[in-house]
Amino acid sequence: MHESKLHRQVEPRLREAEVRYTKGRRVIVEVLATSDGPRSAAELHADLGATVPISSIYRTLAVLEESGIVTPHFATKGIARYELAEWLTGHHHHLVCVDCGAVEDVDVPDGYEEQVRILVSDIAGVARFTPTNHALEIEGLCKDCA
Amino acid sequence: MHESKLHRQVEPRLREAEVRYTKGRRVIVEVLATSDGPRSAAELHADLGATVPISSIYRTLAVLEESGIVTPHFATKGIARYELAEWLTGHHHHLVCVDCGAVEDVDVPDGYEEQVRILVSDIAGVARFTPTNHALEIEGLCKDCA
DNA sequence: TTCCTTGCAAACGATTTGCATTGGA
DNA sequence: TCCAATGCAAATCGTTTGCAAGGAA
Repeated sequence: MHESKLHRQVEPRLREAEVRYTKGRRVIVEVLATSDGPRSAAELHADLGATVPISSIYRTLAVLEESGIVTPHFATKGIARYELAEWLTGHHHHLVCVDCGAVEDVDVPDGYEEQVRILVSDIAGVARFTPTNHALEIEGLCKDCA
Repeated sequence: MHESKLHRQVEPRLREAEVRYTKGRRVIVEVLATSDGPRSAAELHADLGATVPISSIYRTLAVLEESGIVTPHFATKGIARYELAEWLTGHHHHLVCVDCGAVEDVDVPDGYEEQVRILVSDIAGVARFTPTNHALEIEGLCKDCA
């Protein structure tokens, strides 16, 4: 996805939420767009060479989450990681390394995804639960830790 | 599952890990066995009427996790919840309420589970990832919040 | 000018740890 | 008896917030 296209998608959504699309917010959106998996506040802080204070990163992530630009992810103990929302990146799942904690995105072929969707709605029906989303987390060893 | 049977399963595993199966540890195992979803340290503390200090609960959970008796779960922001490991309870997935944060276990019919297992191994193969486990988290509104 | 946003430091909540005491094999 | 387990309090870590200064409309 080209960077300027991304900003054109994000901008109206933030305007709707009545918040500004500032330089600091753009930078974080850009880093997330080039990451191959969700990033924590500390990781983003490092990605940006500590040019943005950590508290600003948290505030930006909170604003972006409220506006539906990013979604949080909690598969690792004690830390939250964020990624661009699926309307920006497409639906995908995660590979979580149980050794080093790294999280990587994976796409699931359409046929499989369809099976998962059917499974989810069947299960939810039985449990009187109204599903809004699903996440398949595959835990194991990444290629570096194997 | 009958309580004493549970203890008979847990006991040898702890002995193997060279830790004692004390009263405090038994009580936590029992509470987890009667919960219908994973519990946080604070929830366990409350479940036990504050009779066990919170730091002991954390320590017990750490010991039980290292010994493979319980597994952690992180779907809710900022807090870890624990449940009995699958070799004690059977394989299952989770319904996570996006409103109140409650997490409930659900069993998945065998046919579906087989599909998921195939999906996981196919995906992992492509990504050069060695899967050890998978978790299907269904997010949505529980019957109380709907 | 008028708010929104940012930076810094202090505050917070969940979890961990040091140390002296208790308890089980 | 002896070492693991526990309780309490202090420390740590990720995250949030108050407040004053900076920046965009």
